[in-house]
Amino acid sequence: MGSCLAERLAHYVSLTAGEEQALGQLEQQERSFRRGTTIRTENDTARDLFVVQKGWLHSYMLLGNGSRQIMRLHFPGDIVGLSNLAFGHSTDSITAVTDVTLCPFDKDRLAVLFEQHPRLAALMFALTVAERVSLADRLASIGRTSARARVASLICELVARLRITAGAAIDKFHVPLTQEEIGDATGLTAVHVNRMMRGLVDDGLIGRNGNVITLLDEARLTAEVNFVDRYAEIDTSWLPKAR
Amino acid sequence: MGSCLAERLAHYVSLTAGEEQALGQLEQQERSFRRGTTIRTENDTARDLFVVQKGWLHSYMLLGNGSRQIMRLHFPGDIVGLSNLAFGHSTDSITAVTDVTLCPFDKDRLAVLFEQHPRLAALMFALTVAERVSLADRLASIGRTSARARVASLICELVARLRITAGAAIDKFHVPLTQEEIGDATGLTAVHVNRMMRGLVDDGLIGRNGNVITLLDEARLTAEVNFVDRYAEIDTSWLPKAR
DNA sequence: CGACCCCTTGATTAGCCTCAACAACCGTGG
DNA sequence: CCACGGTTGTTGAGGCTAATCAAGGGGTCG
Repeated sequence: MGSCLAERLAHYVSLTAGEEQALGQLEQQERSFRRGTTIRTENDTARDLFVVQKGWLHSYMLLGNGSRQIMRLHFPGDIVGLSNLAFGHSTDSITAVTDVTLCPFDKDRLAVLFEQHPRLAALMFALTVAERVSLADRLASIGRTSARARVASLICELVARLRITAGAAIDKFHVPLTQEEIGDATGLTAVHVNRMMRGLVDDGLIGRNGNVITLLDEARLTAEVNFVDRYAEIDTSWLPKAR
Repeated sequence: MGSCLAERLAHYVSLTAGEEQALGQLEQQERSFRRGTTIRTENDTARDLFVVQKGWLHSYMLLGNGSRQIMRLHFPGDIVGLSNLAFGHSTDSITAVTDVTLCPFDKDRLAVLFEQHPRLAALMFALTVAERVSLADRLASIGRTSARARVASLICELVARLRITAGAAIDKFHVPLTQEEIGDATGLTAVHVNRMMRGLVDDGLIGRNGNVITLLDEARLTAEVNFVDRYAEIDTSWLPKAR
């Protein structure tokens, strides 16, 4: 079995033997954590990053007023903990939403990768830019749209991302998030999230059964949100040659 | 005169002659634009990025409901247009807030840089991560804090960033933004921005004279906001060796 | 079986938006 | 040099969205 990171990057380019081997070097280990475990807290000075192998996580910041802003949900294939790279420390906390398996690797290893495999470096650069754009989408959603649209938008984002890992156009999803977590991701209270979701159900846009959400009218749902799928494609045409 | 990009990166590491020359290659040209010019619009498929040499710009997204979310202000030394790298197109629009001078360079040149100068590639990667963290701060501010705190936070961010380019701890700034622009950056209406700024003035936190803002009580201002200066330092300890 | 967490719903409050009117300022053209 | 239109800033009044407060129900885990 290759490395988690290799699997991730292979989605975008076909890796050479040399690249695959280099990526394999990054991961001698994998670690599992139980649901609810906080893997990293703000200002941690750990030197390793993780590739998610199995499960969901979220990263968030805690504010002085006691509230929490969830920055991003992390799914299998995602790289988490990048802020430890750019700063000496973590800028957010990371908690396991479900039981998870992670592949840690030290940031010094990344330097080796940049030296020996420029194509992979450039690809990781592009992926980081893409993630920043995704954050920008969330910013626009929270800054400039109604509560209902924010919740709908989050659902659309989850659908788009889950379909990538699922590999099919499924329309029924298990979403292991509490309404409080959805609120912390969308800048709303749990109570108001509840009302908005009920609204979406009442209007026939989605169905809900426990934690399982069904898309009933995807066209109208995406129409309510100016949703753009950032996960479908990355431009790899400019990447340098593989080594 | 070296390249704009070289100047920017030299803030973090001392460049070798080879690196400096490689960066110089990126910029044969510089272009000027008048205040108000839109340099790039959403979905543009241009292939070049820019380094800001002089002036302010902002990047923003327009939403279906007619509103605008300003994602980021760009100052001299910043790189803009990165989304054209990761996707085939631009994900945001970029407009000149003041008269500006930019240094454009093609994204293919960046590939060469990744191949020949891994240290610079890694540094640019770290800077992109830092910018993402800065966006995350804004997300927390807009998602989870009051209107007053959002405006105060924007002022703190401007101060921190302007001091870097100014190179001194000045406490008086010309801010060429309209209140509508401040609103679009903070997710508020211009009217409410006006009231919040008046509140900050009335409470003696800031002074205002036309577009010039004076910090009167910086300690209390930063205390109201859980502000972290992300621009002070980048961890360069992990970077590969220079070539 | 009890404690706790999560969901749900109602009533009330508060923060921010909308609408509106006017003043100050700027660049432009006569 | 002044007149003018357009943009920006300022302030007030009222309305709506989402927060807060509160109470009860269901599920799960110890």
